[in-house]
Amino acid sequence: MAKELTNIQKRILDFIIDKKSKGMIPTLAEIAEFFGYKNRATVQQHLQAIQTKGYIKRNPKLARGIELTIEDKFFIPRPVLGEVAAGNPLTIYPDNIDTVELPTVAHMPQDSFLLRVKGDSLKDAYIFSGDLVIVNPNLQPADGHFVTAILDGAAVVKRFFKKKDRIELHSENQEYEPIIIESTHPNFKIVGVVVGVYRTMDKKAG
Amino acid sequence: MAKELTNIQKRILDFIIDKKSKGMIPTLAEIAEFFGYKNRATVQQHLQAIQTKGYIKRNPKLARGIELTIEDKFFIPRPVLGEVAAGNPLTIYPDNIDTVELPTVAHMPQDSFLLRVKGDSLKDAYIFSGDLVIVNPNLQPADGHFVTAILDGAAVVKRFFKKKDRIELHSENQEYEPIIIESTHPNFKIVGVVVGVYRTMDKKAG
DNA sequence: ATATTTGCCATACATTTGTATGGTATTATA
DNA sequence: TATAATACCATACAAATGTATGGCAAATAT
Repeated sequence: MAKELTNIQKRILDFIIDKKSKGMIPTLAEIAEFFGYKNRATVQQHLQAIQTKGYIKRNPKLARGIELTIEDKFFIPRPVLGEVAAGNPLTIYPDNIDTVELPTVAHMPQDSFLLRVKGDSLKDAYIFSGDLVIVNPNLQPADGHFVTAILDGAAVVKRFFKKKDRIELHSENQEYEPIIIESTHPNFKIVGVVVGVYRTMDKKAG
Repeated sequence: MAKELTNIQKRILDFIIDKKSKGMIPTLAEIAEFFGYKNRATVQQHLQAIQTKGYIKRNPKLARGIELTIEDKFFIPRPVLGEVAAGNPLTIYPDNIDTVELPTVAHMPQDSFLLRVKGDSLKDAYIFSGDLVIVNPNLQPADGHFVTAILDGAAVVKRFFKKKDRIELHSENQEYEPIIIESTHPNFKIVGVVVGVYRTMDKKAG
């Protein structure tokens, strides 16, 4: 079966998938430029490795001739790390609670993870119970971004606003009061920024 | 505004769109081959004409560097359900029969594809403007499924219900009456079943 | 009748692109 | 310690690709 990719190979594959989802498979030169390589040959070698491991197929001599073989799967299994709610916070479990098949279009940036939403406190933000939120831990949140945060040991998803001396987490649902976090708050940590939402409509839609 | 394309230019544009929807913008050589041209220069001249008329934009020197400027006019890349639409992409110009506008976005493997939703007529189904719905044309819709259909030349996304002698398309939004399609209806085709919804939160979330 | 547009061809050329080979440094692995 | 495997570089080259120029025939407009 397909062998494990190294870290760099994985990043290159992700880059290709990302570019493809945006319209075009990149050329070796474009990949090289993105990763700072001074040479296309480096990319060529990585691609060869990725191909040997079975993740892509290449059309010799053809410009942008990389095919994604994993595409036949259409969905890439990704771990779901926990459940979050806005109103009544839930815990993020250290191990996966679940695995979902994520379409290749739903791009997962490096180190991102999935959380399944429970409850309807985010419904005014168009996020519903059962939806999966994609969380990127490497982004700095800006005002208005949805963030995942840990507050007193529980995880929440809320809108982020930074004030002079404090951080405010707003719920879209008007019934909930904003949470005010003073800069001295001991038990508060931003986990990451919500960059996407994915929902399947397997059963009864809606 | 954009001038009228000649017949050949239109066919070339369609070919490009079709290829793009299947994954890759073609090269001049590929276009030439398809149309039986012995020369890429012929294609180049056509492309230049098409560009002048405003339908594409080109990235000089770049392989497969054709951009579609008309992208907001959606093209559903597949011949629909059984009937062979001649391989040419079906161009849909939705009159405002409904508030759903369906630009094609990306290529989805395994014959599935994405449609970007515009308008809020689906909001009661938790699908919002800007969301991407993933459509699988190979599934048989069951009652209650969301389907994409073409009705009198316009694309709609609605809930599917099959009755004895007719098909009903329900909008989640109560303000809209269900659409009844008698089995004899000439201008109706099911494009596929909506299997997922995906939303990025790049810009301002929510 | 003349000019213009359209549709095609041939040739030519500079980049772009994929590919091959050989080399160096670092990190596993046996 | 010896041996791979990984990750990168430089150079080189053939094919692919986009582009430019000039020419020809048929249809269309003036």
